[in-house]
Amino acid sequence: MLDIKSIREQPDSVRRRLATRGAGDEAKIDKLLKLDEILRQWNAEIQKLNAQLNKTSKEIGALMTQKRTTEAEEKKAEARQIGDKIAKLQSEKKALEGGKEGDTISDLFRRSILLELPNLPHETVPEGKDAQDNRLVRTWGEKSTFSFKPKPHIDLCESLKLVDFARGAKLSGSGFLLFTGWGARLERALIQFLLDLHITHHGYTEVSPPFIVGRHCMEGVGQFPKFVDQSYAVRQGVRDFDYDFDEPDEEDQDEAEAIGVLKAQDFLVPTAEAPVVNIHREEILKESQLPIRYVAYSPCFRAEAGAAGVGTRGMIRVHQFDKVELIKIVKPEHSYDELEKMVADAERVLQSLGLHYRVVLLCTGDMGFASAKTYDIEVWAPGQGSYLEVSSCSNCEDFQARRMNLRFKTEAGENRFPHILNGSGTALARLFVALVETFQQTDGSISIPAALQPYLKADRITA
RNA sequence: GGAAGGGUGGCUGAGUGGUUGAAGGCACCUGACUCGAAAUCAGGCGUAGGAGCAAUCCUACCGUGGGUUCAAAUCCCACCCCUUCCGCCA
Repeated sequence: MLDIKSIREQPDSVRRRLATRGAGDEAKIDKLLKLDEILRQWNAEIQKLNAQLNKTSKEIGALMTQKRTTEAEEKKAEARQIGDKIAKLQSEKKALEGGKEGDTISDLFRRSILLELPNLPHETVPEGKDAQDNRLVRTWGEKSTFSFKPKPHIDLCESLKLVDFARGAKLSGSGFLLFTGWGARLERALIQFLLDLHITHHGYTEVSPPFIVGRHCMEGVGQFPKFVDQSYAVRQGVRDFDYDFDEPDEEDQDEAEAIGVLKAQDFLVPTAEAPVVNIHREEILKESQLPIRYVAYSPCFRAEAGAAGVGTRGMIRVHQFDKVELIKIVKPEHSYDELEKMVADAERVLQSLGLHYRVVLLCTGDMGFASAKTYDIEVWAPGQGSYLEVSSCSNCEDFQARRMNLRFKTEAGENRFPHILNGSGTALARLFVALVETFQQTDGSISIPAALQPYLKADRITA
């Protein structure tokens, strides 16, 4: 969430920076400022009346204790008039906004616009429209060479029986993976390897969060309200479940409500960032507690609505994948140093495994909603003949902290919003792909990098 | 899911509908005493928004949201959470 004060003070600068994202959000600023203006007027007026009312009420109290009831009654009539005025102003305020019953203007105000505005890009972020304009920062290693034509992971997974794509789809639909045998073991070994690496070498504290979070958490990290359609909603204890779902009719809406989808307050995590960043929501941390560094494994659930048909084969775009996530909560003045370190931490994963990769600085148009600056790490997958994004490290500055009202108290006693960073360290599925494709042998087996061997308890996967 | 109890400031713990933003205690900060410290004494000590150069003043907040009232931490309704017991269950 952006700071309404700075929008008020420098609307042009905010507009300009939002415009670089290319989503047209800068157009909302005028409406926002107008609302802000109105809100402040109403509040000032209502506040004044409240002061009058409070004063009168106290006078009535004093009169009552002195048993001067006649005078008290007169005052009451006076107070009632003030009360009427306040009620009138409040209902006008609601009407003005077309607000629903129970909404205050500030709720609406906050929800409707501020929550929808993305973060402002940092000055060092290149302006651009899409991935084409991202800037290559560095590469590590080289594309591996083969004496044969490297196979895509799908073929390798099938011949080595690492993943049963058909049965995964049978269970849960396309985009869900059934790991089998060495595939399952490799997946598990990778998770363990990643966690250990970050815990023992990079100073992160492991947390293991719930995989279902409330909507407030999704809102806190900036996932909602914009990406509601990308999430999986869940609801416990569904009653009166209607099984006749294959016959959509005009009652679809009712049916959806019956199973609780429309009213869902709980969601499968799209990333461990959702629960972990929210760990300290609504807290005031001590300055001495910072920086906080967490590492967490979680499965990630993504509806990928609208992406049907795009790279749906194989493991590159799936509805559920594993990920080890890095989270940092730091003092504002350190956040960009911490971002560089976080990228290095994620890079170390690929270096230890001997995988060729490149680091890309995302341009303004390609960055995520909450981020002020993002580096992507893309690993080389020879069977695909392309780079796959396995990590995205972002500094969200105070954007998320504002949304979840997370602050820290400085030595001087001032409350400030910390900066929050998140980065994949790294996403599995795609790492799995790069690994099997990179280390495939002439005989169709996969050799395992030394760093991973203790975890897999094998140096080679064969059919 | 059923029953009972409970949610008040950093913690603890009071609070007959009317100077209660909230007693008391602990912790913390400042000052006095002391060579210094402890003990003791005096004072201070929540968050957010608004007005003002400033001292300061105003408003909101006692789980959340409604309601009753001139006035709500206090009364009413709904919901959430916690604890204990029961049921169910990995």
